[in-house]
Formats: sequence, C-alpha cells, structure tokens
Amino acid sequence: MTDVAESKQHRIARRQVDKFDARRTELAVATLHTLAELGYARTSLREIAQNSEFSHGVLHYYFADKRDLITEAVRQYEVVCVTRYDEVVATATSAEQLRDGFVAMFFDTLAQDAALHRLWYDLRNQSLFDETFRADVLEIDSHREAMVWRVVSRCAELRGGTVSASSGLVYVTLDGVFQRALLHHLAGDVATVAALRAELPEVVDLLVRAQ
Amino acid sequence: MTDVAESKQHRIARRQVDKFDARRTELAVATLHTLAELGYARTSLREIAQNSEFSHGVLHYYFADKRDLITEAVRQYEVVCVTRYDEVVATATSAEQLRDGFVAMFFDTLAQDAALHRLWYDLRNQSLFDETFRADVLEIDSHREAMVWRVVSRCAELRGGTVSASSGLVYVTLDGVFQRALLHHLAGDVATVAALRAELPEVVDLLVRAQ
DNA sequence: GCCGAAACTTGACAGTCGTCAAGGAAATCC
DNA sequence: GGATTTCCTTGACGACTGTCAAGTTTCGGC
Repeated sequence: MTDVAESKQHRIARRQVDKFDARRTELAVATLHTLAELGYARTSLREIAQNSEFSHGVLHYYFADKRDLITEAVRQYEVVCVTRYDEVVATATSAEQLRDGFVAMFFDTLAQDAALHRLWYDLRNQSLFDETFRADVLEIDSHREAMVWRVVSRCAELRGGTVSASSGLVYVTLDGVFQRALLHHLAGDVATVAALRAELPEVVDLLVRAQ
Repeated sequence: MTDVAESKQHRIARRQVDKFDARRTELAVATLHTLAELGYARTSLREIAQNSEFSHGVLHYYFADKRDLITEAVRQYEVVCVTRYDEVVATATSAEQLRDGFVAMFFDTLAQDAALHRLWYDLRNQSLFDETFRADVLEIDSHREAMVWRVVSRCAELRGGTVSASSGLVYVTLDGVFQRALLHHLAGDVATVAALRAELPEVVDLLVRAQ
C-alpha cells in the first residue's frame, strides 16, 4: 500500500470517527435533556430516543450500555456548566462589579437552567449509591469548585484583601445557597429566592475580607 | 347502647388503630433501610418486603401505594434525625465545648449513619422532580435548619456574641460541609474528610463572632 | 450503477415493576 | 367452639425495562 493510499484511508477512517463522535454527542445531549426533565430514576432509553430523532435501538449502536450513555451525558453537562462566571471574572474592574455580576448570573442561571441544575444534583447524589459515576462526579465537582474560586479569589484581589476560607468551604457555601435557592425556586417560593438573592452579596463579603 | 359498651367498643377500635399504626411504622422503617441501601431509583416494593418479615402483598394492605409508603418512610427519617445535637446543646457549658461536641457528633453520625444521610439527600433531590414529596421535604429541611440554629445560636450566647449570618445561611453552609464530607467519605477519601473535620471548628468560629 | 459497509429500525427476549384480587391463616368475638 | 373479622400470602395482570439480533435503509467507493 502506498503512502497516498494509506493517507487517504486514514482520512476516511478519521472522518468516520468524527461522524461517529458527533452522533454520540448528539445523543448524549438528548439524554441530558431527558434526564433534566424526568430525573435519573425515571429516565428510560426509549424516552431518551423519543427526545432525539432516532429510534431506541440506535442507542446501543453508539453506546455500550445505559451506564456508558449516561456517563457521556454527564460529561456533556460539564462542558456546558463549568465556565459560567469566567466572563464576569475577566471583565470586572472592581470587587463590587464582580460580586454583583456574579450574583446576577447566579440567579439568572438558577431560573434559566433549573432543570439542568437539578439533574446535576441528582447525578451527584446517585454517585453516593453507584460508584460507577463517582469518578466523573468528583471531577466535575472539583471543576465547579475551581470555577467559584476564580470568582472569589479575583474578588479578593480586586479588593486588595484575602479570602477568609478555603476553596472547599467557599464552594460548599455558595453551592449550598444555590441548592437551597433551586429547591425553593422549583417549589414556587419566590420570597425565599428573593431573600437569598438579597443575602448573597453579604455572603461574598463575608468570604472576602478586606485586608 | 350503654356508655360502658360504647367505651368498650371505643377501646377496641383504638387498640386496632394502634396496632395498625405500629405495623405501618414497622414497614416504614424497613422501607427506610432499603432506601438507604439502594437509593430511591432502585428501591422496589418486593425488595422492601424482603427487608421485613412479611411478603410484598402486605404493603398494599397498610399503604395506599408506593408513594404513600415512601412518604411515611421519610417521616420516620425525620423522627430519627432532627434532634441529634440537642443533648450537646443542653449540656455544654462553654462555647468551645459546644463547638467541639458538635464537630465530634457531626463526623460521628457522618460515618455511623452514612447510608441514612445519603438517603435524605436523595429524597430531597427527588422532590426537585416530584412535587409529591416537596411539602414533606421542605418541612424536614426547616427542622434541620432549626436544629443547627439551636447549636450556633447557643454557641453565640455562651460566647457572649452574635451569629454573623442568617439561619438559612448557617444551615446551607454546615449542610454543604456535611454533603461534601459524605461524598468523600463514601468515596473512601479519608484525607478530605479529615481536612473538613479540621476546618469545621473554624467554620463555626466564622459563623459565631464574639461581640 | 453496483456493491459492501455503515447507519438505523423493528420486534422480540427475559426480567422487573406496581397493583390487586382470591383465598388461606390467625386472631377475636359472642 | 363456631362464626366473623382481621391479617397476610400467593399468584397473576399488564406495563415497562435494558439488551440485542435480524432485517432494512442509506451512503460512499469504485
């Protein structure tokens, strides 16, 4: 076989792989939406297929099994969700601007992507029972932690101060607020959500003390 | 019918109701253990029955349907879990003693009742998808909030200071630490759990400032 | 335009699920 | 101690699950 033929065959193989991966991703996204809608416990392969333009059998053409499919969907979640505040961090020129931009985006995505967020918490929780997901969950969780740390540490930098807690503590605090806000948002409790929104700037101030 | 007969019949009826309730509770506890072991998504009525001394059919004798059963199990969880720190609060004579007693019990129950706790988070999360559970979940959540508030406010009292955050914020912070510790505990990550344990006293100090 | 491989559909499989009716066992009543 | 109610078991139902093999359609290479 000549180099030309080899290279050509390689191109073809490469194109096929790309196409294969593209469809995998497409189906993983459909899975993500189904999971966000129904939750892990009630999501079936046939339901996922109905949220795509294919039949249920195709899922076993692109994925080894249900676990493989859901794992890929979780990775898709990560792509969407761990750079949310980076633009605010990059453009803010004062600590107050960063803090307020963060708070605004925090509650914007809370309302906008509520279904997706509840899915994340559902999967994180599932990893407490099923160790298959644990590695992916821990990885995403660390990325989320890094994401809020970029916000808070930059905020401290702009204020010329320091962060008063560890990265882990900052994360659990803000994530805790988010979880609580999500629960009450989905319960239709507007007042509690508003109260949390009003309180969040103080939380940031508590975490970031001026030197 | 004489008063005596009426009272007698009433006694009988009462006894039957008590017996009925006792068995309901017994089955709800079996349900709780099954849920803690398998998680909501994989818990079936037959599995629950196998964790009791009865057959699966009896569940429909004491409960209207699966939802009714699980709701009752959640209420049983509440009975067990929302007075955990009360003794420490009652007996502590100094802020440090209360804080350290709280931290000790915090990580004690984390290891001891890990399965039960992951169940709680599973059900709280389920309520994000299924509004049937929402009312019960919100009620239990508020009781948990009150529970930690009793700790922190008493701590502030003993220190002659004030709590630096609202009840809700205190709760999400400590609950966030707990959730994180639980995840890493179940993942076998001893180091992270130890780090959280070492940090928790500082967290309490951050929440309770001396006047 | 033919051929073979890739992509997709369909239908069936062995299980499991929640639910419930029929009937046996046990306790209770008179 | 027989009758009656309560308690519990058994087995079955239709629906749904993940998986997969067989078959059909679509597409790219020659």
